[in-house]
Amino acid sequence: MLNRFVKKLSGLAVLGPNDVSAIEHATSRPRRFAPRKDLIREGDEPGPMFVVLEGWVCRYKILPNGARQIMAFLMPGDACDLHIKLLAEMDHGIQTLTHATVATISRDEMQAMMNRHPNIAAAMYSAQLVDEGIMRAWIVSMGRRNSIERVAHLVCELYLRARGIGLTHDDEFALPLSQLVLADALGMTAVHINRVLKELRLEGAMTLGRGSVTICDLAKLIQIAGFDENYLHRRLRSVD
Amino acid sequence: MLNRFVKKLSGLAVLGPNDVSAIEHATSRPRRFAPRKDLIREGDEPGPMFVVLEGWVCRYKILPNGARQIMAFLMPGDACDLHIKLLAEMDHGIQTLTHATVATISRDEMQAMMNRHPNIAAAMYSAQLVDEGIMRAWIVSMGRRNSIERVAHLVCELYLRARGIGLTHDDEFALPLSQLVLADALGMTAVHINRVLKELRLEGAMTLGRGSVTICDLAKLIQIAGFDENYLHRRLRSVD
DNA sequence: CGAAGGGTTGATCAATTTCAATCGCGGTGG
DNA sequence: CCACCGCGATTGAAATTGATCAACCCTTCG
Repeated sequence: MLNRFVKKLSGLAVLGPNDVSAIEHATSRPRRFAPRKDLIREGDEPGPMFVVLEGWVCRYKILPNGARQIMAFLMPGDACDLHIKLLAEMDHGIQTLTHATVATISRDEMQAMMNRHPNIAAAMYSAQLVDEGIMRAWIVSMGRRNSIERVAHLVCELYLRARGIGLTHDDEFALPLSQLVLADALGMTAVHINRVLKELRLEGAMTLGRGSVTICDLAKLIQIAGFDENYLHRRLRSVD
Repeated sequence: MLNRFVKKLSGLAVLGPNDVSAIEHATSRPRRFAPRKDLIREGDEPGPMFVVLEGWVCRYKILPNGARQIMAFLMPGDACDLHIKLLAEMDHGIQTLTHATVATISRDEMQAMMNRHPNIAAAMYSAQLVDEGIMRAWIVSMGRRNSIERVAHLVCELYLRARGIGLTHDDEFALPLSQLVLADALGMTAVHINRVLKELRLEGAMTLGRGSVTICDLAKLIQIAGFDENYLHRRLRSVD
């Protein structure tokens, strides 16, 4: 079974065999979770770093009025914040969206690995910068894109991220998220997401159904979204 | 003249006299900028790290349709991303909003300082985590708060951040930003911001005028915003 | 078979944008 | 010193987007 964490970090820095086996060793005892299970909750004391190996996970926050906002999707290969242990308590929760297998790496273990493997350290820092770029892109989307642009932009992002870790088949990839989950990520209503998806389908840009997305016309989707992949910093991956 | 970068980092980790003088030395040759000057533009190759010593600066992005979204405000003491040099090019611009004095620290110099001063390194990592928390809070605001809540939340955030570096006077602090700038940060229209500010004034929560904010009723402002200061991780500052 | 959750659609409502004008004030040139 | 200029603030009215409310359908699952 391919280790997606290795796959992802390989895309961010040049890793040698020693680096790879160190990563594989560190993630060799993952745990399996059912959907909707909190890995950590808002207010908890931060624990080890999580690395998603399979399935989908999200960062989220529940507001006093009960509304949920999802702030990030973690797909296989993604890890949560490096230095998280420095904080006294979590300011948001992390929850599985599907069945997921997740490895944990203690801060000490991670620190030791980064000390012994500078390439891994560089990859982790780059990953963090990309994650920040993604957060900024979400802010831009929520602030200045309308609903159809927002949906299109998110799908572009997820498609490229999935492709980067080898999870796409041609123009299709698994997106096992309900419309309610997408709505909570995009700051919209599930009802409205539904109408937007219909519009994108009628436009011939993409279709979402039964847990997977088909990109019918990537150029059109990109144009609708005003998508510029620059922020995913794939150029880093030119070392492939 | 107080060095706000020292002030800020002191709030995030325990710094000794050596640490402080290292920071002061690194920021001893700042440059002065007029308002609306780009420190770096989207697409540029990343250069040294910027540290804002005086004035206001923002991260921003311009969309194809010409709309601007501000993704972060940097106030005195704030620095831009640590590992930025790892990226091939900037995915956003950084621009002054007011007259500002900004120091630059090269990646090598920063790295050397963090190696020699672990406390500084810890403070920098904490600062980064707080910045990420702020970004997540912005996503939550844009996604799930209405306009009055959004404005109130931003003012709460800026007030506490300003207080943390000693820039408040009782219930007042300088906020030399036009309503258009606030609008571009909050994903709203300047016209609508204006109406919301009027509402907040009539509610007796706060007033904004002539470049400064007066918090009339902090409890009410917090209640309107649904503000929870947890995400600013001030607990770290208990070492004061 | 029945219940539950997710998806789909229509009708209406509310928040926010857009468009258009006016106001006020600091700075500038005459 | 004063008229003029221009940007930012302010207000009103109309237009638009997206939310809300309410059904209904379909599939899955116990």
